[in-house]
Amino acid sequence: MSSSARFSGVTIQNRRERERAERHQLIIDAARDLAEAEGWDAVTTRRLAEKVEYSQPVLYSHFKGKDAIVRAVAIQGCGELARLLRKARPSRGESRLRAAAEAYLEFARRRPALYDAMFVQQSDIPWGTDEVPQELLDAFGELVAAVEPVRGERDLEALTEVFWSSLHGIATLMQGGRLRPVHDETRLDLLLGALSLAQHEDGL
Amino acid sequence: MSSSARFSGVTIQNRRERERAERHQLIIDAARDLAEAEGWDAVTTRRLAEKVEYSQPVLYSHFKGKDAIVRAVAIQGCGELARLLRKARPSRGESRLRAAAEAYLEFARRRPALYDAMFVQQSDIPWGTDEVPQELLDAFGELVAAVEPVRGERDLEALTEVFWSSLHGIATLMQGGRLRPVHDETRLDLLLGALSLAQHEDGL
DNA sequence: CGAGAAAATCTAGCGCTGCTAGTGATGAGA
DNA sequence: TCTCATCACTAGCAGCGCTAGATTTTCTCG
Repeated sequence: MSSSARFSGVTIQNRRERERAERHQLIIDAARDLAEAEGWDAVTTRRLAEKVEYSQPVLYSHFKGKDAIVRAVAIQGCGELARLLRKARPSRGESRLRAAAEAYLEFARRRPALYDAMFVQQSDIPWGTDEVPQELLDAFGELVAAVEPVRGERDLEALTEVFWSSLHGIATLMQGGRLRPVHDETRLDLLLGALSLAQHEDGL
Repeated sequence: MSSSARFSGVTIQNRRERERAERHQLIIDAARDLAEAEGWDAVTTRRLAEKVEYSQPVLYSHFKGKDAIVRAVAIQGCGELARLLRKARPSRGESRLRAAAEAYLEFARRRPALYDAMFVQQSDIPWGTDEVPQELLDAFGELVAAVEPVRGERDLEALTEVFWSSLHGIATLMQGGRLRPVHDETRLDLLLGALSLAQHEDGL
């Protein structure tokens, strides 16, 4: 009796938790889709609620506020970027560094809103050493792996930060239309050359 | 008579235009100050109007909207950055590239809100070849001048874009707390080294 | 099966935002 | 001094993030 009751209670709770988790993800997906389609300005709690076919307060039973939703989108975006970078293997004659750079920039170009949430909009994601989401570490780890072959004697982590910063700068300035499209190719060539040549120097 | 009347009318018009111009600048300054003190979120048309001691609609008789005010702040910020870069002369044993990089990063660090308006927030400032504000050209010109000594055989404009992008990436990622402060020095050393070493290579 | 408890969801509204239409005061010119 | 244009204001709109309280739905148990 009590056992059956408890069992029944547990399964119902399980179903509820499952449905809750599904809706949680539904909200994240809807926010990301809406942002990618019309920009983050269009992502209002009202429109988002309408899109998931619930009323506004439901959003707040899942997330502390709009910022938390954006943060969730950003973190999942980091996971996606990490996956893309891991998949980006250099084709013949291409350096791993270049493959990673091109994958990174293509991600930023094809998902500008997602990229914005991840690296442009300020958020209270803990980037300091404590409690960094795993997705972030994964993405950065992929960059580290791409930089490693050209590190030479240089500090690997700092060099990766330079690589990342350069890519990030290029991505955001391009997105804002602040760089000349004419130089797109040359720019990347120069960056990769600069970062790699130092190794030649070391090797001599 | 008619001449005196016309004369009087002209001076009155002059005074009005002068007062208008002063108030125009007053609004820009107030917006910049408020943004630097409390961030752009705190810059609302109401607070801004209160600060300049006029009612809201006055703002709209000077600017098309809030975006236009931010844009005006951004453009003047570019002028300031250009001035700072021009003033940044390398100390003994320091490359001009390093002097420019340090001046740029210090500007971004000390005036984060201003920097944001200039290079982070998307605006419809025409960065394409047509009608770019002179302040922008000046600032970029200073960067070009700093890069020139290390260009080697490389495309000067593209190389400057790489330099700028890297600085911009470092500035924004630092501001967002996404880079480790431990590497601040090393990071810049690595970047400058990478951009300069290629010249050595060319020189060999 | 039906009553009561519990949980989930909605309606309505607060104070804020950027922005503007229409009103009233101020000062120049005849 | 009177007229009129210019200027700046008050008041208000629609939409924002967010939340308190009412309401509906769902589950438990006699």
